[in-house]
Amino acid sequence: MLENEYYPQKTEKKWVEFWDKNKTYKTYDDSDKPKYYALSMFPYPSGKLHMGHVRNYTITDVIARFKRAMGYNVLHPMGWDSFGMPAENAAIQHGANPKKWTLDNIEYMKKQLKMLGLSVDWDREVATCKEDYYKWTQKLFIELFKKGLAYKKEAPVNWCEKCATVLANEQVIDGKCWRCDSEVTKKNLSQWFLKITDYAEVLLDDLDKLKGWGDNVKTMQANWIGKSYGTILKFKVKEIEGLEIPVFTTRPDTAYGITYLVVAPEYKDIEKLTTKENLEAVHNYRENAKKMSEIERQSTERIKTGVPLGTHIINPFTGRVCPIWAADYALADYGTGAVMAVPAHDSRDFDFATKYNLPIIQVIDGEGYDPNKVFEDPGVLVNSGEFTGIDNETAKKKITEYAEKMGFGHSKVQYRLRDWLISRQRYWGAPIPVVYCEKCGVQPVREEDLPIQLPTDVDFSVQGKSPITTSKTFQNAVCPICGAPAVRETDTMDTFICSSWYYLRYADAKNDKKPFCKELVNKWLPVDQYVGGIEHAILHLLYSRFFTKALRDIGLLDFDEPFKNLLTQGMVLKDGSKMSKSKGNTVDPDEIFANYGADTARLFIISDSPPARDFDWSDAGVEGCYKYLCRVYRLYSKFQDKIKLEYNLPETVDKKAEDLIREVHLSISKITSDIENEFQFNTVVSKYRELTNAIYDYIKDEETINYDVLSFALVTLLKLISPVAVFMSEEIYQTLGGVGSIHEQKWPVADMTKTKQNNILLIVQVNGKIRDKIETTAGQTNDELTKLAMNSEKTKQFMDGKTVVKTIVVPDKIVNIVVK
RNA sequence: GCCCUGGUGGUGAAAUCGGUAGACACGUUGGACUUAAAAUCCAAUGAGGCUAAUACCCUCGUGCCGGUUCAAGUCCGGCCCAGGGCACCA
Repeated sequence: MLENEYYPQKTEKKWVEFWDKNKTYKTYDDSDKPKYYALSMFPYPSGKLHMGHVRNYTITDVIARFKRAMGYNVLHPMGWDSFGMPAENAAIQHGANPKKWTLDNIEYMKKQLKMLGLSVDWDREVATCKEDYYKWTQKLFIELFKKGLAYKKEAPVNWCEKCATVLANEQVIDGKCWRCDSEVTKKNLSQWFLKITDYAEVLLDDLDKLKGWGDNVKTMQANWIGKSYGTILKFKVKEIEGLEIPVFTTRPDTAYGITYLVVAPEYKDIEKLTTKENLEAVHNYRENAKKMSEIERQSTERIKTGVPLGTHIINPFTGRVCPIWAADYALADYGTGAVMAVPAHDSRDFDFATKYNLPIIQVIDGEGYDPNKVFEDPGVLVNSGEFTGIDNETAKKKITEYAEKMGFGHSKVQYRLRDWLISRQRYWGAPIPVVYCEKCGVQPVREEDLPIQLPTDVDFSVQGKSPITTSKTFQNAVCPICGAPAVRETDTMDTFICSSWYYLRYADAKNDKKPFCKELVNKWLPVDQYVGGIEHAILHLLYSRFFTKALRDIGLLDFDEPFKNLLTQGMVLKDGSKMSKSKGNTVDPDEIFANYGADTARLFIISDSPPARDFDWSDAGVEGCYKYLCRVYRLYSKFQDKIKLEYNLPETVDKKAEDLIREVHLSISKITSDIENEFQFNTVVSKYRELTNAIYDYIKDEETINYDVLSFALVTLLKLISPVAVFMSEEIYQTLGGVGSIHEQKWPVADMTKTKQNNILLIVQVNGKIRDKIETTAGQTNDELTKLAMNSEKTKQFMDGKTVVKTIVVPDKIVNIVVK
């Protein structure tokens, strides 16, 4: 029996157990149905769910349930991005064991996710920190290493003092650490990199294939990859025979205006290029640049500084001798680390030349040219020898061609993207599976020795080095080639490596022979719908695309993009700003579950705003959704003895039954298309409410209710609402005597022949302005409708004394009379 | 500076192809039920004008200016504002 009022607290837990016991959401690999892979970005097990999680997983879950009802074999898995700093910080601060801390959090959050009512196949759960997962992360690293895509080199790298580790470029946001927000400095270290730059071109080109991704994300990735077309020009050094400095420029058309050359302070040949008199000054400048934080160094506000090296280059176009300077506005790791300076046509060079009194030579002329200002607009070449008079776009090509012919240059495509620095001097990550042998050099460990397990005899309180290095045994290894004693690598991998392939593991989560079997990943992938936060627009999404392409080239899979459709959901706000602990405006999902039930939370979080937009949480909104669910529940409670799951719609029905039947079919149609069209759940919820209102209208006069018609409406509503109100719909379905689960039922199909209206409201316009609305029968001819409009008294007064020029008719909708 | 996304009532937002702007809610106001409250149900709710009237009717109204069209929230051109991304990338 359904009770008089709805008490989610009493029922929800029961259904979690019911679905667990019956394996309602288990996914089988062998099925005749078409596959559908719905995936949420997996959470970091921080301890408790927040509303951002609730929104993310609810959206994906509703999609998964809808697709299941539509007849798809749906893969909807969940896991844990469970390596990373917070576990280690807990160890440092409270002496916790990172593993236990993490696994406890997972246990708690898993319970919460079940309470949220997710239709996840938990048999495929993965946790990146578990040995049965990171064993395969290590294996994939070795594959990349063998393919030449993982390498070690010494380079200036981003260093976060607070986290005591290096960071990838993508993890430095505005010169600060992405995790702890403290300032990042450069350090020269020997580190492991993945050669993502080998894939720059294809990562950029394939963005075009991703029709199901938003332009915002694609643009962010394109900007990050940063392709630019330019020219390499090589300059002979006057003082040193045989030494050349190549530069990269996107403005070869300004080559006649070069007045000096700049190398980055870290430039490899800088000492060779410095005369004895200048050595000390250059050395000091260089040391100073090293100490500077990235924020300071990259600030465009800062007044540019530099020191002359004392040597010169010869401009091959003009023969002009130009001094070489070291200045930190040149970046060591972009292009060649050296730039040609054309102060007349580059604002940075202009600032620098003005400060140090270097000559400024105009070589482009155009509208608005002012000798006292920099001129960066297009124009026509002047002072440029045989190229004078040519427009600058053409000149770019001609000058490059000339340089190529003369042997001192060539065109070049340059990317902004840098290789991915993956070493971390931290404990809680997957150890990089290599050893260093004095004789054989860097060697990956043998596959049968995987996983290289994290040591447990470590001291987390050490400072300035990784806790792993305090293990007494970890570093002692044997060379896999010669068997001699070797030293084990103590760095762990960036956790973004672990999350770059987890979506593949779900396809074959239990495999203990390899990361995944090719057949199964090819079957399930690519992910049909990926849902997650915009904050991963570059980091995780770019890395994952790279991984997929690299693994395809290694031969482990056969597709080249992992995520076919991407939905970046908006943030959950409260009182207009992002929920955060520091602002104290968070809402605890547990409390909402306890007070209103998970169905209320699910319904509320998908209503009001479309998924991609930010969503403002309000207590009144929650209350409103709870009341709506109660209103729905009361319908079933009131008529529970009359509702038939198997009903027979009568051949002929009265007008009000006909209206209700029409509304049901319209609702099915609208809800289905709104879900299919970009998951517009907010309008789906509106339609639930409209249908509910229509049913309430129908039952007003109890005498005239046809219970087959009512059953049709109520059973259909139950199915339509079941992906959202997962608990309540199951409770009602089971009470009505349903077999199996409501969540195994087919999605209703709209009969569009039943949605036709007999009566329409004809809008009559004069010169485009509405003058009358006439109720009339549908399906009349244009002439009939025009006549009707012309005869309207209201319309006539607006046509008085004027001639009708023409009339436009939109059948069953509008007649517009144009008068003069 | 470059790029992306958005701008509609008091609020969240709807509006297939250009065809009734404001669906559905929240909030507010009034009413019914009740000893009372809660819950529930009903009604009104863009702005301004006309009016005895909350009736009828009229005017205006989707960031701003202009254009195309019988008709523009929707299409075109030019701006403004907000949010986000990138940025000493040569």
